[in-house]
This record gives sequence, C-alpha cells and structure tokens, in this order.
Amino acid sequence: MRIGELAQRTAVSERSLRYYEKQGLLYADRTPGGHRDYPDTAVDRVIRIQELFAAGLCSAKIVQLLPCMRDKDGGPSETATPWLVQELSVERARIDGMVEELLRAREVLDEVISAASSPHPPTTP
Amino acid sequence: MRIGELAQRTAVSERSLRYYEKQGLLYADRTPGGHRDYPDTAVDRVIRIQELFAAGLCSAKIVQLLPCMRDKDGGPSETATPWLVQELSVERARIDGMVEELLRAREVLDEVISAASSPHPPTTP
DNA sequence: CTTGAATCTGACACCAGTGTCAGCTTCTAC
DNA sequence: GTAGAAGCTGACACTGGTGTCAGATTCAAG
Repeated sequence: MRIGELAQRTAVSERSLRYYEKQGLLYADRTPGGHRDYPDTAVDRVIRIQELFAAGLCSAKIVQLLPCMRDKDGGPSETATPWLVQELSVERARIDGMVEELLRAREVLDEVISAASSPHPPTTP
Repeated sequence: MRIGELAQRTAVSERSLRYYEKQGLLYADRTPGGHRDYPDTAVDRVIRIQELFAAGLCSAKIVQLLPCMRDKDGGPSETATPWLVQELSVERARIDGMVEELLRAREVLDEVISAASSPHPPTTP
C-alpha cells in the first residue's frame, strides 16, 4: 500500500512514517518511480511503534527491540541478547515509575475536581 | 531556605526552580541582595509541580491548578471554576489513556524479555 | 498526452523543560 | 576586609518526534 493509505489506516502522519523509515523502524519497497510501497503488515508495525514511542522509548531502543518481537509478518524473530534484555528491564522499570507518577497526578486532579463539585466553600472544609 | 538547599531537597535543578518562578509556579521572597528565600512549604510544592509535569501537564495548566490545591501551606485554596474543571477532566482522560498505553508497551517488553529467558529458540515456538 | 492527485526529498521550525556557560554580585566565615 | 562559595541574570543549545513548506517527480485516470 502507499504511504497515504498507511497514514490513514494508522492515524500517523506521512511525515512520521518517512521518519520511521529513516530511523530503520519501518521498511518499504519502492515502485520503479521511487514511491514507497508498504506490505500489509506495516499497519501493525506502525501501531506497535507508536505504542513504544508513547511509552517513552526512543528510536534507537525500538530499532533494537523490533526484530525480537513476534510480529504478524512471521519474520524471523531474533532473541533478545542479555544486554538488550537488561536495557529493556530498565525501560520496564521506568514505565512502572511513570505509571505510578501518572496515578499520583490523577489523584491530585481528582481531588481538585471533586472539591469543585462538592458544595463546601473553599475556605471552610 | 536558599535555592541550593531547595534544589538538593527536591532533587530539582536550580535552573528549573528559577524557571518555575518565572512561570508563576513558585514564589520566593528575596533577601536585600536579591537572593531567593523559599519558605519550607516550597519543598512540597516543587515535588507536586514535578508530579504534574511528569503527568504531561504544561506550566500554564499547572499555574491554574495550583491555587485550587489543598496545600500544606494552608493558603486560601480557590475552588476550581467549571471551566477549569472541564480542562482538568480532559487532562484526566489523557492520563488514563497514557496509563493504558504504558501498560500495553510494558506487556510488549515483558513478552520480549520472557522470550529471551525461556529456553525456546526464536524460530521454533 | 494531459491533468490533477499523490509522493518524493530536503530544509527549517517548534515544543517546553532542562543543561550549561559567562560575567557579575552577594553572602558567609575567617 | 577579604577569599571562596553560592546566587543572580541572560542567552544559547539541545532533545526528538512532528508540522509544514517548496519545488520536482511520479502515478492513475480521462
């Protein structure tokens, strides 16, 4: 499929898709004229990449991680090296920390929101 | 307390503390010579600010949120306006979404990590 | 062949908090 | 009074994924 369709199906901008390719995260065949031609599996892959970006992993980490993932494309999955496993464990711990922080912040928001919804005036608890 | 001590006690750089002040997130008295002099309550406030930053809120949102928070400094808490409550609800939803994404990404990492720890070779599941 | 839509490359800007450096002033303790 | 530590302001850079624009090329349909 072409980049436009992939962008639409993944809700990721064409700009980002080209960036992913430059970072080695995504591969595309080329038409004789040079236009990108993505396999169907690219959709899942892009979504997965976005998930990992959202989790705060940088391109460099993701590019190492991808070949170790059990993709739908049935590509020859590599096994993570011990070194990579350790890197990923660090990321995992970081994610746990982020989740905790998010929940704490959510509590703060909830407190303010519920205080505003309660009938008590601000100065008299 | 001085900025150095506050930085040490909160593990936040002096640079960031000055930035917080410029954004209106943090207040400091000044010595006759112009050095910042923070009240003890600043420690809690800075930590709270960091939490909210970690949750993805920008300065502008935090600056509105802070006066509505039940601080240890016993300052006259304002009640969030309906408009602010709605803004915060949006943030809350965003936080929920982020948590979900983080957990999904964590699952991906766990899969790779456990695959590397299991005795199965990569190509034969 | 032609035309309009889609794609290509490359470059510049942005965000928003943070790091860092320079040059100067203030504080603290001897 | 003086030396060294600590603080001040202001400016510039960075991060790293993304938006956006320009100009050229390709694709697909008439």
